[in-house]
Formats: sequence, structure tokens, C-alpha cells
Amino acid sequence: MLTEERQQIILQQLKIHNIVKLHDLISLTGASASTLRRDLKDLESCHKLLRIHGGAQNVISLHEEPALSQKATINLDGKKAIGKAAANLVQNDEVIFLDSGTTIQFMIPYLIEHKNLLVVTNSVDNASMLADYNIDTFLPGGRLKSATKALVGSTMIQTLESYHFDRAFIGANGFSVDSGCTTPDPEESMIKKLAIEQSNLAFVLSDSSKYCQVSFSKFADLKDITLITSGLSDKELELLNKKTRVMEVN
Amino acid sequence: MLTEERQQIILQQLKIHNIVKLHDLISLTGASASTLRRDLKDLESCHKLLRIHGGAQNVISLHEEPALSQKATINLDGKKAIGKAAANLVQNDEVIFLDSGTTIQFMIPYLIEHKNLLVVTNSVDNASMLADYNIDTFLPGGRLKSATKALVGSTMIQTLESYHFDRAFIGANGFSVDSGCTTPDPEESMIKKLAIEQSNLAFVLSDSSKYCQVSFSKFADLKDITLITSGLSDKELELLNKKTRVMEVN
DNA sequence: TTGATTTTGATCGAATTTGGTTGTAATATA
DNA sequence: TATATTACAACCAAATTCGATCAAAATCAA
Repeated sequence: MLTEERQQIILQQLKIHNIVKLHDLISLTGASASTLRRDLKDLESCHKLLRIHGGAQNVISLHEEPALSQKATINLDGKKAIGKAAANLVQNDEVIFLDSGTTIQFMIPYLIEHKNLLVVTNSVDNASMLADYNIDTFLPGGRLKSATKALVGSTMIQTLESYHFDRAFIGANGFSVDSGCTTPDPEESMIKKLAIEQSNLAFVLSDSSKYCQVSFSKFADLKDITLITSGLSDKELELLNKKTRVMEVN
Repeated sequence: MLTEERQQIILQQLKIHNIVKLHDLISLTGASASTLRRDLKDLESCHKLLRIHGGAQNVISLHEEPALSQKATINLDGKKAIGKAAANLVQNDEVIFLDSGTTIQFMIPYLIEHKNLLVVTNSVDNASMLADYNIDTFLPGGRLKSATKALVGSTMIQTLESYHFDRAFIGANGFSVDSGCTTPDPEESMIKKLAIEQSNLAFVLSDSSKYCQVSFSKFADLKDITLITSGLSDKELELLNKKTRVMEVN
């Protein structure tokens, strides 16, 4: 059995079961524990799975959005760096759109450097933080999604259609060369898509853990946005650079 | 069974039942009590659940009061009682408006008793809390006021004009027989006024410390609203009762 | 074929996980 | 209230899994 075959089997099992045990893989492939450990190690290093004691699990299960508190602490330094870099792109007097999500939230402390900004956001949490920083903020109306505290729905869409932004900063649960930028919830996906359309320049902020992740709903092709990310390898960057503009921070 | 599997089962059970007993988890996973205790400990330390004697419960346990961080501790018992009384007025299937302000916020934990509510609010903080309690919430668009984290402005007004509420619950910085209900900010005052107009029944929530206080901008005559208050003397109540309906709680 | 490179499987000590035991604390019952 | 029951944290020893290493096997190149 070839290495490629084994790894396909592993990923396939993961898709089905969300979790695989090393033991099962041994009987499934006939390979030794050592070999399969090596496979898992390889697959983990390109973010295709997450190793756990006794096996491996999906990096994210498609229909599960981890609650904010859980997500918030992951890859903190990376998010901070991304947030700072993104905020530095903003110019005085601009109107910008801020998506929901913790990565985007890290931009806010750095936004106070800029004068006379107007921020439009669909995130209740971001709005609260923007108010703390005394940044002029506008919320389009919408229905509130409990899980992410983002505003969605037809009202939001109608409102956004009548706005135009200098820049939009969007979060993503996954991005890949083939599938573009994706997120679990179709309604939020539609907001992201629309915000990108209504902007002169659109940026997707996402750390390396989201690379090669595909979530349910696609909201942008890589060619239509500029990616701001951190923690990617040179090889991965090279590959991405063929499809989009990438800002690697740190 | 892998650690990760067990923990997923635990969280899944919590989502369904809001509470799990250690005993049930033992029969559900086949793992020992020690192991499951460890799992609960781990999950608690990353804030995915709250341990209780004999098992665990969701972090946001529905029937429990939120920890309120701020200086909102003034007259806490009074506000709680007012919030509870106000929430009890609400009926299933109603559309209600919630104003901004801490007193109003105390209603939210008690609102979960009612089924199929739709809450409209202009307060970002209330919205966030409503999301925590999984209550259907709609935010009309508007400009965000930093000081109070309330949404104001023409967009908000236009939106509210097209809505109609079964009940509106409004906060006030002052109320008196002569000057009616008042609040410092004219823009917020306009929102309150409008919300009252658009409702079948309007309630102003305000504790006794606001009695005979007059703030800059008036948004309602006492005759147009029902006052929900606490801590007033019999004499004061008698006086007020001539001008308006008063619910004294506690 | 020969020699170099890669892949594989086995081994072993270290690290992790697990289930049971113990004494203590919390809860239930009388 | 006093007592019995149950759940708890802390600890330990057994079992499992892990990572590192190395030699055998397979693959490749000339």
C-alpha cells in the first residue's frame, strides 16, 4: 500500500467519523503503528487533521461552530499580529466594514491611530468594543445570530446594498486554493460576500490554522481578495501567491 | 474510546439536556468515574461547561442570573425585582421592545420563561445578553453612541416607525409628576418616545432613586405609560397613582 | 548489478491515560 | 440535629500510546 493511499484512507475515515483511532487504522490499512504515526504527523503538518492521543480528529467539524469563548484563545499572537497589520492598512477619513469574529476584533485597538474613521460592522461584540475605543460606529439592522453574535438577514442585506466602503475586513473559517474562502453559516456567508462586493478593497483575515480548511459556505474566490495571514510556510505562501495577494505577518 | 470522543459526547449531552449527571455519562461512555471527572475538569478549565455536584451544566445556565461586571450594582435588589416583574408581564408570542440601560437588562434572564418571543432592542449590550440566552433578537440599524452603547439616529428612527410592538420596556434617568419621564440625551430620548408610540403598552422601569429627578430631555408623560418601580413610600405611590398606573414591586 | 535514498517495521524508555483506592467534603435522610 | 449516603480530589499503579532511533526492506538511478 502506497503512502498516498493510506493517507487518503485516513482522511476519508475522518470525514466519516470525525475521529479515528490508530488501532482502527492499523487493521484498516495493514500498516504498522510507526508508519501510521508518521502519516498522521505529515497530515497534521499540512493542517489536514489534528492529532490526539490515540488517533486523530478533524481540524473543525463542518457544522460545528465553536463558541466564542473557546475560539478566542487559539493562536492569540498570530491574531494580534494580523489585526495590527490589517489596521495599519486603513487611512484617515475612510469608511470601513468590519466583519464579525475574534480575528477581526484584534484590529480594533489599533484603529484608534486613524482619525475620522467610520466603522460599519455586523458584529454586536465588535460594536461594543468599538464604542469602548470611542470609534464612530454604525450598525446596519438585522437579526441577531446567537452563536456568533453577528447580525444577518434580509434587512442587513438591503442596508449593505446601499452602502459603499473603502475597505472591508472579513474573517474566514477556512481558506484554500481550490475552495476559496468559506464559513459555516450561509447567512453570514452572504453578508461577507456582499461586504466584499461593496468595497474598493477587500481583505480576508485568517491565521494558518484555517489553511486548507473548507467550511460549508463559500463567500469569495481567492483572486477577489487580499489575504492577511500568519504562520504559513514558505511553500504554502508560494502556492497561494499564484492565486491571490497574500500578506504574511510576523 | 478516546478522550476526545468522550468529551464530545459530554458536550453533546449538555447541548441537549443543559445538564448531565456523572452517572449517565458512565453508562453512556463506559468510562470510569475517575476518567469522566477528569474530562469534566478539563472541559471546565476551558470554559466549555460548569461543574456541579454530581455532574455538569452549561456555562450559560439558563435559569441563573448573569454575573454583572459593572458599577450596575447600585440598588441591585430593586433592579432585579423590577426586571422580574416587568418580564412577567410579557406573554408568549409577543414582539417586545427593550430599551438600553442596566435596569432593562435585568429583565432578560426572566424572559426565557416565555416562548416564541421576538425582542427588538437598540442596545448593543442587551443584544449580546439576549444572544447568550438564545432569545430571538432583532437590532434596527443605527449610529452607535459610545457612552451608552445604544443605537440612535435617523436610520433607527425610520426603522422603528415601520415597526409595531406588543410592549415596550423603557429606562428612565428621572421621573416626576410634573416633568414626566426624562433622560439626558435627546437622541436617545427620541428613540424612547418613538418606541412608546409604536407599542400597545409601554412600561417605564425606574427605581425610587430616580423619583423627582428631572433630566434634560422628556420622552413621555406619566399618563402615557405604566411605571414599574421599587422602593417608593406609600405616600409617593398615592401621589403617582393619580397621574399614572404604577407597579410597585417588593 | 551496485550503491544511494526512501520507506517501513520493531524496539525501548518516556509520557499520557486510565481505573481503582483512600480520606474528606457535600448532600440526603431520618 | 445526627447519621448515612453519595460525590469529591488526590494519589497510585497498570496499561496504553508516543517519539526517537535503528536496521531491514523496498525503491530508484546509473
